Formats: sequence, C-alpha cells, structure tokens
Amino acid sequence: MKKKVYIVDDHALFSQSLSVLINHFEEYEVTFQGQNGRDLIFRLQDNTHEAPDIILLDLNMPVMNGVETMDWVMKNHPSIPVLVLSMQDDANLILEMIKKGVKGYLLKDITPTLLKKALDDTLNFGFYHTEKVTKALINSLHQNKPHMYEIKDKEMTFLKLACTEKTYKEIADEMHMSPKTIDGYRESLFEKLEVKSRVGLVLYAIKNNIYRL
Amino acid sequence: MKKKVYIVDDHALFSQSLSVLINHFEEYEVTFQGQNGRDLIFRLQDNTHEAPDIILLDLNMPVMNGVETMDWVMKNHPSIPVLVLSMQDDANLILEMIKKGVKGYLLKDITPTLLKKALDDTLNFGFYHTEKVTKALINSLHQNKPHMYEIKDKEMTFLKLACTEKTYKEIADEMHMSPKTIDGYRESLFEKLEVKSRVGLVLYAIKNNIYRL
DNA sequence: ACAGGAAAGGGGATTTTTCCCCTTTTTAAT
DNA sequence: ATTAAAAAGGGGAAAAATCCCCTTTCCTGT
Repeated sequence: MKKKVYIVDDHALFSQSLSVLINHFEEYEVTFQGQNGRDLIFRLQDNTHEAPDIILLDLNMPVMNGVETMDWVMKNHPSIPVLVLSMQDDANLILEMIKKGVKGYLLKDITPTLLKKALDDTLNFGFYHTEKVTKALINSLHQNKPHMYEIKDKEMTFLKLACTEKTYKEIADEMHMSPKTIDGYRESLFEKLEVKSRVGLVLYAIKNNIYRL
Repeated sequence: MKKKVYIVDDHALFSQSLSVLINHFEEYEVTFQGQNGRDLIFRLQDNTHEAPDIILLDLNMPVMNGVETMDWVMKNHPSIPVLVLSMQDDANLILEMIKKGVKGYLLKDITPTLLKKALDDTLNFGFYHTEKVTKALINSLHQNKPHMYEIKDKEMTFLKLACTEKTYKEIADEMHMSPKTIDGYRESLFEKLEVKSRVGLVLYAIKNNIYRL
C-alpha cells in the first residue's frame, strides 16, 4: 500500500509538478492537492476520503497561510505528520513552526532525493531535519534569547498599516485611537522585533508574511 | 525529435519537479536546469550542447536575476524564445519583460495543461499570452502613462540602501555623497516611482526585486 | 471590593524625513 | 570652445517619526 501524501501550495504548477515527482517514488502517491489551508481543512473534514500519511505544507499562501493551517491540523489531526515546504529561510520562522509541531522544515531548493529521504525519515522516525534546521535550533538554545514576544492583535493591525504610505496620524484615525496609543504600539513592536525604524517594521512584516505584497 | 527545454529557476525542487512534468509531455524534454542566469549563460556559451528550442525563466533568483538574464539572452541568442515563469503578478514587471522580448509571461499558478499550451503556442506562433497579460498590455496603452523613466545607477544604489534601517545621513556617508544629493535621489525616485514616503520606496524595491529579503 | 498590571493616552523634546526653491559643478553635444 | 542639460549640493522650514517619562482607564483575579 502506497503512502498517501497531501500537498498544500498555492502555486498550482509547483504542486502539480511535485505530485508527478512524488508519484514516481514507488512508495508514495499524492492523493490531494490544495491551494491553501482552507482547501486542506475541507478535505480532512470530509471523511469519505482516507486521511493522508503525511502533509506537505507551503507557508506563504494568500488565503489561509501555513502557520494558521498548522495550528488547525495540530488541533484536529495531531497524528498526521506535517512537513513544511517553504522558500523562507528564516531561523525564527523555522523555530516557530517546529514549536507548532511540524516534523520537518524543507526549503524549496532541496533535491528530490532529499525530499524522498525527508518523507521516509518522517514516517520511519517521526521527523526529518536538515543540518541547517538543527543548527538553528542549537543556536536558539545557545543564545538563550527569551524573545518570547507575542504580537498583540492591535499591534498586528498597526504593523500591517505601517506597511503602507499612511502616516501614523492617519493610521490612528483608521484604527480609531489616539496617535499616542499608536506610538505605544510602535515602541512596543520596535522592542519585540528588535528594529529601530519603520523600515524595520516593514521588512519584518514582509519577511514573516504578515504583510503580503 | 523532441523539443529541448531549458529551465532556469533557483528552487531546485521546483525545477526538478517541473522537469519531470515536462518530460511527460510527449513532444518535450528538459535538457538543462540552471539555478540562475549565470548557469544559463555558461551552458549557452558552451557549444558542445545543442541550443534549446525554448527557455523557461524564473525572475526572482539570487545570483543573476531574470531581468538581467533576459537582457543577455536577447543580445546573444535572440532567436531562442524565452517564457517567463514567475510568481510576481505585477503589471509593470510584465510590461518590462515583454518589452525586453519575452514570448510569454506565465504565473506559477497555471495548470500543466496551460503550460503545455504555452510551450506549443510559443513554438508554433511565436508567443503565448494569457488574457491577464493581454489585458495589462491594453491597459498600459490606454492610460498612455509615460511613466517609465529609468532609474539611474546612483538612485538604484540609494534605493537599495533605503531598504535598510540606515538614516539618509548614514546612507550619504556610505555613498560618499552629501546628504543633500541623497535627498535629490530620494525626491527623484518619489516622482518616478509615484510614491510619497520611504515606505513606498521599500515596497517598490521589494516588489520589483531590487531589494531581496 | 480592590490591588496590580496591562492598555490607552499625554507632554514635550530631538531626530529624521519630506518639501521647495536655489547655486555650483560636471558632462555631453554641437 | 560654447552651451545646455544633468548631476551634485545647499538653505531653510514644515511634517513625521522617534524617544522618554508620566497619568488615566480598564481588566482581571482573589
């Protein structure tokens, strides 16, 4: 019996190509391709379909992104292993996803051979991590950065608006708050995200897919 | 005789998957995969290899990006048709690439069937354009925006530095110029790019791959 | 009911950004 | 060589962003 793989990625050409590739692996077959987290949820909730043995999840999706999707999967189908397949090579993001319980974090520039190994290892041993990821993990422990920050809802709203050409005053109006409060969110985010200018906020937001171009 | 396809994309998993997919099309075979423009140039310059019938080119590559690569191909191998395969759905970028002579601009969310049609059409009729692209073209003619002034070298350097947390004063130091000159570049770019704040510059630079995260 | 903490908001100063209008220097074409 | 345009640089001011320290308001747990 072949192992069933679900692919969730908004780039149809990629996921279809990847399907073909994976179907060439003797032991695997792709039984579902979704464009975003919502597609995956509908599929998993519809139990006329057999659950997959593993999920390959992209992070950067327009509708329901990988982070949110992962939360849902862990809550509702914690036994299905998830491998992230992303273009973003960001240590913090990797750590965040691993904390959320993904079984591996693969960059889209890996070779098919490694992808195969990642699938095999995940099913056999429960996880697959590249050296890079391992290194990132060790690093994070080393520099015991307690950067256990949490971006609040309002701060998140502000952060998104900061990625526009609006002035803080205009943002304050839009959020129906005092410019001083907005300034507080800014200050707070500067500290949490370790940046020192609005440009830093924008870069953070884009890198972490909080603001989509 | 199968048509030879070259794929240039920095995401190995994508290009390898895509290869497998394309090799499934009866009339095509992928005879080369490069990670960036430089790889492609080396390959094309080495004439022990037969030239391809068509090139699939990604835009967003770290080493030598699609825009530069396209310039080189048009200059040195103008007869080889190039199809852009990008994730960036940006009207101005599409126009720029078409001006440079690409035979089609495909988004990575197309279906394999459409990709096949794009390859066929390009070889048979010389080009393949989706409705979206056609519409963008017509639009651009319609609103005869004389917009596309060119960004000068110094301005480009400044633009990249503006995407950091440096102040303009610091940027001036780094570029060994007066802050007033830097201010001139800023002003000039604001007008050319139709933005009105530094955030606008950053967004433009990222959207157009001038600054890479 | 109330203490403690977080969220909201303020005062005020400094720095940076943005804008407008102007002069000098460099470059390129005739 | 002459000249016109482009590039570099300047003065000065208003607007926006940044910073620091403080008060009020709103929750929340006991």
